[in-house]
Amino acid sequence: MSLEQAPGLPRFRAVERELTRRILQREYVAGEKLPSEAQLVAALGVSRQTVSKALSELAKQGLVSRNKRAGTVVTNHFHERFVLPLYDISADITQRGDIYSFSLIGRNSMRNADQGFAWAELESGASVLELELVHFANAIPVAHERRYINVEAAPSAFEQDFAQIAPSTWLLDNVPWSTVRHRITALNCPPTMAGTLQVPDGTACVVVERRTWHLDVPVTIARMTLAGDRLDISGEYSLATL
Amino acid sequence: MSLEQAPGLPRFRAVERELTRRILQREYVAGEKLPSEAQLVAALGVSRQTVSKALSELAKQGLVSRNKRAGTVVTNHFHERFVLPLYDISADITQRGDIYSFSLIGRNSMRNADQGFAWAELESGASVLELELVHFANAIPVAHERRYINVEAAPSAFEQDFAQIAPSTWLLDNVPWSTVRHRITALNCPPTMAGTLQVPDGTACVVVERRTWHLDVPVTIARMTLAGDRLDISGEYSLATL
DNA sequence: AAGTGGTCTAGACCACACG
DNA sequence: GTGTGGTCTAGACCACTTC
Repeated sequence: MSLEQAPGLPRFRAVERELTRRILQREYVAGEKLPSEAQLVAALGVSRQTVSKALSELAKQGLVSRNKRAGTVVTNHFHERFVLPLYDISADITQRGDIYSFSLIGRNSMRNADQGFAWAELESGASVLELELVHFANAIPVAHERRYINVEAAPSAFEQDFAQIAPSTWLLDNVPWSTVRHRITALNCPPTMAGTLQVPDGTACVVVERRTWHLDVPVTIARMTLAGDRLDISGEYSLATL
Repeated sequence: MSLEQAPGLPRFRAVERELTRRILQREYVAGEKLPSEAQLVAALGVSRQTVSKALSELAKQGLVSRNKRAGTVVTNHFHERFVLPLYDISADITQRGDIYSFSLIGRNSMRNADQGFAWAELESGASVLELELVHFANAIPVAHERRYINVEAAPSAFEQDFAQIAPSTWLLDNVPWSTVRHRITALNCPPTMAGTLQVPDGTACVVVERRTWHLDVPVTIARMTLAGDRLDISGEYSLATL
């Protein structure tokens, strides 16, 4: 019932680890009540704040659910909270040890709701900058990006040529935002894009669409098409190490 | 410089909100130092713990980076931490107001590394239970699932017929785990599966593969193929409301 | 009514990193 | 050296929920 204290490990982490261990090893099973904070304080010899911080951490991970009077209860469906890291293509490529580059292949000033494109959250006729890019890993095309920028939200975008700095990078450094929404779908690669990406027509590709707002003002839409099996999205999640 | 105190809003949330507001509205710009904890304590009239909790929260969101001696600095690339909610098909379908159901269409006891399937992390010859399912929304097939279960990690899986309880649900309730890894790819739907899912051959489908471990013991692999445009994966992330 | 978690404070010691 | 964040403690008040 004592606390294993590794050097350099904060006490609340030690508490968290101990409780995680007990849950994973089924000393506490789903639906069962954990000891109350007061009991843990007495049993582990730490302050209530320390216990509380550890328990809150477990609750944030979804391992337990905390309820007044009823106490802290072991959950049995904490997977619902799991998350995948957001896809960042240049970081991903660089991290794999490949050389990242990109090329701007299209640039177009337009008005919203023209040319077959309509940005629902933006009023018709609003000034929109459309960009088209290809991303490379070791000079091999791995993704196609079509991006729309709300010029009102980022006026200086007009002055950028996006030859050296990728739009995603530039936007990040120059335009604030507060909300982002993602959608992942699959697409049979149409002929033009297939040529650009150098894959056969109809190849199944993952499409990641990202829409960004700043305080209710739409900022940008990026639609990223990943070239078949040359790229994928992956992520790992682990509970506290035992 | 004072703190707007809404009723029922914890102070550390108020601090967090105030600092988020300043960052989003560029009162502090990327790279700039925030006031130190001590300064915020004096300026806002709250204790250091409260300020610290708020700042830690911002750091967890990636809005700021905290460094000893150098202080707390506004980040300009907090998007890297963004996450998508993990895909849970039955919850997703139910949440949309559709009726979820599933059907077990295949069951097979096998040995690892037989029949063209090899589970790299598991030794050859280990006993594996293979299941094949279809998931429906309003009786329309929306996903195909192929699942492998390491029988050693879940011996009682043999006794389950998985007619009423979906394998994912059963595993969740009966087998502990500590690590999960995901991979999202796209696939041109092969003929057999296309028939099952009632989509044309070659339709681009999103594939979500999920591998689960418990303390270094592989538990299960689930490969979920989403039927073309009938399902997608989406998620939203917002910073603290202003 | 009483147990439980949620929050807050004041004060303290420490490790770290920059000057 | 010294400012900074990281952590810990003891004690307190409160709101909520179930007993």
